[in-house]
Amino acid sequence: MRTHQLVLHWIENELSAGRLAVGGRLPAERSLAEQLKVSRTSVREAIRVLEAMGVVRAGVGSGPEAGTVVISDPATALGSALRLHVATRHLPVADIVETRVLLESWAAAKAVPDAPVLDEAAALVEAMAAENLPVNDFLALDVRFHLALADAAGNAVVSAMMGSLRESIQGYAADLTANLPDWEATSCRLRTEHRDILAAIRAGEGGTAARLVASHIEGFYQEAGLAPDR
Amino acid sequence: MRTHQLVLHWIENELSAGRLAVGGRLPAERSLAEQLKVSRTSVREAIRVLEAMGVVRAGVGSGPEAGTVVISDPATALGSALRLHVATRHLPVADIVETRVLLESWAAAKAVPDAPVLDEAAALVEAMAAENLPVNDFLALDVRFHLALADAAGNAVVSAMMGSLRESIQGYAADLTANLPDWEATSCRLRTEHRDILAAIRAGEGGTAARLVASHIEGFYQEAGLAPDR
DNA sequence: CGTCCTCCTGTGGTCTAACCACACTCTAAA
DNA sequence: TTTAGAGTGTGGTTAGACCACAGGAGGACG
Repeated sequence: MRTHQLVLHWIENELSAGRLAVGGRLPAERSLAEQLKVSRTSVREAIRVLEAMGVVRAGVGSGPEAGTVVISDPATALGSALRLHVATRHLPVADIVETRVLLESWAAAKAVPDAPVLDEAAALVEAMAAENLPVNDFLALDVRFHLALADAAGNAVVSAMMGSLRESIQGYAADLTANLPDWEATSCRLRTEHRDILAAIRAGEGGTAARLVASHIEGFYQEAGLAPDR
Repeated sequence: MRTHQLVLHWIENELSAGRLAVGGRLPAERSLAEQLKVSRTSVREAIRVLEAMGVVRAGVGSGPEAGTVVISDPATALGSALRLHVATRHLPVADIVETRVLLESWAAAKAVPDAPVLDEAAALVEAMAAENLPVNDFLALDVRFHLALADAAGNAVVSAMMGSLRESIQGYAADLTANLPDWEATSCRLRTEHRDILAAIRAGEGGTAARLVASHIEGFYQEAGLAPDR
């Protein structure tokens, strides 16, 4: 077993045992190295891994924002991993779209109609109606809208998975908009569909919302044409 | 921007540009450090992160197995991340079960009846019928069976996500079996259900298979009782 | 007495230089 | 021809040093 993995296991044990919890702080790198009888380098490698997984956040200086503290941010963690794997071309974009449809239509069907995140989703819909909104800003708001819908179902794992798809989604969406014949018309249609989806969820018509979401996502993907590779 | 992130971005660019591909090798750590004008320490931190994400594999010595080569193993990558987040108690087990039902019933409905992985699934079912099989071995085979079903749908992202749930599933399953009144009876029932699921998929009855999978997973979870915490 | 400024301390971030274990490859001896 | 050994290049690990940063403790000053 490599040294940094020893550190990783130690930290995982502390988490499982409850001696470390979200909001808590890891011992300082130098203390931890001394305590585990390893070099500071190995401790740092382990912390880098945990940071990449969204389990800790490292901050310099002193005070409440400093030091290495335990957080819980599964989405961005899985996100960068997925983005890299898409870069290796071993995760086809079509599969990502299919997974989106699966997760989001389920979330739409299960969403509780009075979830607070739906207010946020509504605000995003309005923001997307702004005049002269750059395409990339529109897409960023669009992704946030869909993430809000996923959150409304109240399943942390599904939310994390949707969040992990975020960067990949925005990447392929930006590529696809270049193929659209008429962005104005498309964006207008997308806005209308967003409103319909939101209305269906608020009305408690989960089945309708799920169908609308599925056709919304697939419609955009097919209108822009399937990307040749990537 | 921190130094090791510079290295990460460089590698990600090489991947996106196609100059690095799965099976290819990264430059040696010392060369890369010199080339990017950073220390070997920073290069190593970046490589540790990529390793944790399942993007590269590092091997000592020389020859074809040595050096840092690009791989694509999204499942184990996301797996350890999820396991750690479950350890922080920010991902409830109930949500994992719910996500399993979602992913697996979709996969069962979409599985192609003559997928080669189904042969593997059938072999796993037979292996689970062995006499005096320890509980943990049974559970390990069970997880592999379910992963094979997920693979049969042919969606790499869904497969990766199911794979990432693997460790968490095995963890909670092992906890839950302790609550079962009669393991022999339960395992016998599980085996029968496995056979029924497989038969439905092979017969092309996706809808039936999806329903069977959902009740199979939820039945076990409810029979063993909901875990108090964790 | 209150305010401001400076120094001190502890944190993560980075770098250098050295050594180790490993696995292959080449060379020279048997 | 075979085989034992040295050589080479890989990642793995360590020690020690220095940096930038942010807060806290204390004194200097109004």
